[in-house]
Amino acid sequence: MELDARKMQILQAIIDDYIMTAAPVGSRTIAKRADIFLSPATIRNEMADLEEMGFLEQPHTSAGRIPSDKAYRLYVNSIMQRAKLTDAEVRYIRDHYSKRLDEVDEVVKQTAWVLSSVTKYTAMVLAPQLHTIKLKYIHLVPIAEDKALAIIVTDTGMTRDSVIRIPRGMSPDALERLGKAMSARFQNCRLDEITLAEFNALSGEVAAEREFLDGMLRSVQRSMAKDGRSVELSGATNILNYPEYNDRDRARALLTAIEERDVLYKMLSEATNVEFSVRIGNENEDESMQDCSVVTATYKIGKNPIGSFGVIGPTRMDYARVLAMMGQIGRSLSEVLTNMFEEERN
Amino acid sequence: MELDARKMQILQAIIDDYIMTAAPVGSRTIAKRADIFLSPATIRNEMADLEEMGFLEQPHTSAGRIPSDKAYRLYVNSIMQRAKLTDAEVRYIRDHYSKRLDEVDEVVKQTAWVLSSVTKYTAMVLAPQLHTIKLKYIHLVPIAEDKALAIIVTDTGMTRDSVIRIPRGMSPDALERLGKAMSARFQNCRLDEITLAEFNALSGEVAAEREFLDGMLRSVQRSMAKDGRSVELSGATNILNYPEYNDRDRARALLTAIEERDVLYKMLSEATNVEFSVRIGNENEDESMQDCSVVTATYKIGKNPIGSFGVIGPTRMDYARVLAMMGQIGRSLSEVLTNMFEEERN
DNA sequence: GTTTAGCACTCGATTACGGCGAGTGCTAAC
DNA sequence: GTTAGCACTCGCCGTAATCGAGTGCTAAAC
Repeated sequence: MELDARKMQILQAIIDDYIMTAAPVGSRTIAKRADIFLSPATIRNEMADLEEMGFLEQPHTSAGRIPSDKAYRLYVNSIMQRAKLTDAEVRYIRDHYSKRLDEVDEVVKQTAWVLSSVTKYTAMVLAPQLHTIKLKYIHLVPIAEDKALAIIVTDTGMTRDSVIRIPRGMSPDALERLGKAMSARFQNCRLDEITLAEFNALSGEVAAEREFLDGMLRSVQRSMAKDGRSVELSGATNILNYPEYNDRDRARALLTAIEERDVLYKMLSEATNVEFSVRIGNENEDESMQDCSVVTATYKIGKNPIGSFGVIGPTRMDYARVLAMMGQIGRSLSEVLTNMFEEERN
Repeated sequence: MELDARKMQILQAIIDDYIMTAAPVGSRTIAKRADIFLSPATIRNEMADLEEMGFLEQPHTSAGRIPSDKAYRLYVNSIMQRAKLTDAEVRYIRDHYSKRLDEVDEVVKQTAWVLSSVTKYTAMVLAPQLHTIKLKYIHLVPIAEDKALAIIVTDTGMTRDSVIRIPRGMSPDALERLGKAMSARFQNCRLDEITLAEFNALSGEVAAEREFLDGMLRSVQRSMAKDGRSVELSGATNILNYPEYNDRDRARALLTAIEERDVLYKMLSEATNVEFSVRIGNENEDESMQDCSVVTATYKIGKNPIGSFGVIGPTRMDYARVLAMMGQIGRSLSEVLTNMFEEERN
């Protein structure tokens, strides 16, 4: 059997309707649409075909049809046309990024909030993966007899610092020399890719302090990696507004999975490579997510994709709108973060 | 009418039973208990009295009785005896604090997790209120031409740092002198109590840089206060396990309030003064919390109460056990944090 | 005076049932 | 290929009947 244009049109109509109402769609409903000039009976025949092809499902005889995961996949890939946000919506999003946000975690929180408030789904934002960023130089500054501050400057112009312990009696000069040597050796390396092996290749004064430097680097890496593991959440309870989660146990299962964050972290960090990703129902690896859809997008600092964000909602998600909104939010978010670090560079 | 010993005993029996089963308690159930030698009819009479006195409520005629908020209050104040944890429970809690936890926020997260896993209620932990801590000294260290690091050392021996911008051309010496002057002036002041007014009283070189110093202090205060506003949550979905939240709208209302965090922050920060606090049902200020109970306790660094934590559960909470557990967790938590900062002092 | 057995009564929960209506699949006519 | 007609299915909803846990009251027993 072939999926001709008419079948497509009918399928689209069914999906559109189901996205709005969450109720099984009958042939009459479709026949009444202004853009469809067929009788209910004809539609019924087509629907039977579509069901046979796996695009529709019937909760029970004598109910209408609902789209299957496969139908949504087709919809996202071929039928759906990119939605355009209204001016008001674009303004709403922009406005929420125009106020003073001067810390990364504020921006992340704000993004989660805007995303959930605008989509009415559950929003999640993976914090910037700063540990994957490239090193420009390390600055070691003594602050007490046995303590120093390691200041990392990245190639995006961002700085991060971390208090470290130094061997007693190490002079400020020695510390500075060590910093310079480290900078020279590891410039343009990704922070998380500097390994112990590379320390062993060092020589001279630097080699002698290998142990100290390694410990220092670990502590810097650890503190940056930890930030990067955090997933900001907003609107988790939004899912309770959708009838598909009227069932207490279903709702609990999903909410619990969301609360754990591990699954979310996994999904978001895997999605940091692809600009947009849509996972529908059973396409999700994690079992607890197999009856909902997850849409993710990435954001950047400068030109580097540095993190991702997404929404979780029922499979009958309004994909076109969500993707449009996430595009807009991604742009705003990238812009704010990029400015933030550009500014820091000066 | 008087609340004699027998009435007390019956009330306690009803509360005990209701805490376990969440079902209205009938006279027969109580009469069958091994420690009560009265017939159902007698119990019924007593129950009618207790209802008249406001300790019991009847969901409808011909159902059993359930304890009122007033009954729980009496129970917590007078009837309940402090529960003793089993060795296994104490060990469980201790074990979860014995592993390496070297950042404040890890300890906070761990506490929330342990508390919810041990009580099966929703747990919340207010991060240490570091901004209320007393200043020992400020160290200003230049790290770039127009940037310096402000390092705050508190009287608990803890350090915190924050990157600040400095006027171009300020010499390292000047910076050091300013740090010294600030330290001398504000030693032993609470960080959050240093106000603009006090700057105006300064003189000499320090006065000239008043604006810069004020800006710096604000930024340090802001960054510390922000940490202190964070409320860590764990087990939010636990409430879905209690039949009182079978109702979808009730569950959503509470979960939404919990997700907002504002209410939780308010409750926890108010509770930072009292070692233990129990708020039952309508004793809670916030409307969304009026059908549940909130138990909080404080934790310390050294001798200073520095934060609080608590659980949210149905009013038929097992108060005795919860209080015992929170006592134990409070001790472990205080110990870990105190060690952490004692160690930092060396 | 207190306690208890007995009993009529209340009321939510559960089950059973019939009608309604949305929707289908099939057949036959166009 | 399309459509009107029709018998049929099945979940939903409202009503009625039944059940049972639990009560309050009365009167007798202690």
